[in-house]
Amino acid sequence: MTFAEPAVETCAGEHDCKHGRGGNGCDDCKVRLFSVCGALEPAELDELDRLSQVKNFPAKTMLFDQGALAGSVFNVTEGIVRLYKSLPDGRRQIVGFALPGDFLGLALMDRYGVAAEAVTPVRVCRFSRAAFLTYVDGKPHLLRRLHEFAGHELSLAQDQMLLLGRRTADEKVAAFLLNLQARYGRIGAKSVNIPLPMSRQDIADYLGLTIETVSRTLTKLAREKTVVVVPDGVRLLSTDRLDQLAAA
Amino acid sequence: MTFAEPAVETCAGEHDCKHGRGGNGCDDCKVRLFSVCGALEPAELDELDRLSQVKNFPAKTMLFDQGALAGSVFNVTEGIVRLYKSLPDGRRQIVGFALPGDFLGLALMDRYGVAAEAVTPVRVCRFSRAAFLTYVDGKPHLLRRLHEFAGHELSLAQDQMLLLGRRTADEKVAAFLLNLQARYGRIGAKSVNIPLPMSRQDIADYLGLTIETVSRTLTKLAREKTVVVVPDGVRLLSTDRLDQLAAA
DNA sequence: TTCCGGCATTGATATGGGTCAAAGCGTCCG
DNA sequence: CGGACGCTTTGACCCATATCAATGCCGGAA
Repeated sequence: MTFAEPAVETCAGEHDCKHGRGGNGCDDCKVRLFSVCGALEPAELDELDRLSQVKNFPAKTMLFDQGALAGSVFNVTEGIVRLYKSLPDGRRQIVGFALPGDFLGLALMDRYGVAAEAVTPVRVCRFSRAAFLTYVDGKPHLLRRLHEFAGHELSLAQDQMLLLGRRTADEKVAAFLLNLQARYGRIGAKSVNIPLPMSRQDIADYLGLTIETVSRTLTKLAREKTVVVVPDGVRLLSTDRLDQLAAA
Repeated sequence: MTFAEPAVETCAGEHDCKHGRGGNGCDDCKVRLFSVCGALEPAELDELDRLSQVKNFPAKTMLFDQGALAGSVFNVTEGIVRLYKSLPDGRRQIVGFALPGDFLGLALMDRYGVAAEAVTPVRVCRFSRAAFLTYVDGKPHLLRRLHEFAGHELSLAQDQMLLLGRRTADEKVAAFLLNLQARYGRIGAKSVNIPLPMSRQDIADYLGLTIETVSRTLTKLAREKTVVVVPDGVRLLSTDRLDQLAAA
């Protein structure tokens, strides 16, 4: 068992194009309802559509760097993005993985607080931050929606603090797998097959562990028939056992 | 050297009173300019004032519990509040300390994501969440301000993830002290004398350490003349050395 | 097809910080 | 003034996870 990556079509070899959608703009956007755009009326959506630009990032390329001036905000429509902070000596903490439907730059601050890199090929709707800000100013319900999303992010961040500060390696890995399953489920891929397009190093840097500990923990879970490790992913055999480990 | 706690006057022995301010409501509020209320015009402030209720919480009492229905939102005006999440087996992660000027319930969600307890005697402005929500709906600039605060919170949470996941005990303690110093400074108490009204256990639960490690680390910093440990606080002798340890 | 380079796994060993236990040390109360 | 309680510090020991070091595995290039 392996997991196919979503096909990403670029505009005639460009990573960047003005109207790269299926011709219907936001209308056939698969993530719209899960995303901040879900708050908008058709007419408003048209207007937003005109502000947006579809952009493709190949795997391993950077969308923006920590501390850089925040010129854009993004809505991820395909692929996975890692968001991270680094220390001067190279230690890295991944603070989140953005999936389709996730918004980058929610805080609307003038500098990016984290760096963002494509894990897989990624497609986004890009907005100029200035234009987006202007647009938002006239749409209180959109701001409300953004705030809801920010509140949700904050809540997730607090969960992650609990995980990083107080959970064991086993608990961390179990919680990670269940969490990813739930998130895939929410965007329409309910399954016990969990693609893991990110590297072991990414998982380690997300969970505050080393690559070896992540690997060993997965092997242990596999030995006890809780999961099966497959190329580029994991199949969950006993979510009950994982729940028990994650000790919610 | 010790640190006096701010005097908290209650309304004739009540922990709760409608007009406990100095008679001038928000006008003589010391934290207004640092707080979300800073976005409001005098007239709006009057209106908000009428929605608010001053409330005092003695040290060690709970403002609200994790998962409870969020009936209120709060603005801390005096004292320190710990915000935390717990695991079923009692492990606890403090996700933040709220100081005067901080807003509790920023996310405006219908349930509290964390529990909040007074570390010192605490005074707050309390708002019914429903009333506050209604009020906010007509004030986009207030919502904007709330969103700015939420973005800031999110950024702090991400810093804390880096700290919890990737920093050593020494670095954690150093960063904690510098951080507190900066926050005290921002609310008008610039000094190398850092009051630590929270217990060692609180600090440990904030930094993802044990009480013993926190104690040992402080002793080590004291041995090498980086700090002096005093009852209920710490005096910073070498912020340079701490900066170096915190490895920003 | 083979070689090569980048990940992942596995094993052996080391260590930072946890755990357990015993004093200190204030502060409050009688 | 003395005893006790709660918190902090200190010490001895241990263990979960890090570190160091092979080895394995796969996919792409020649």
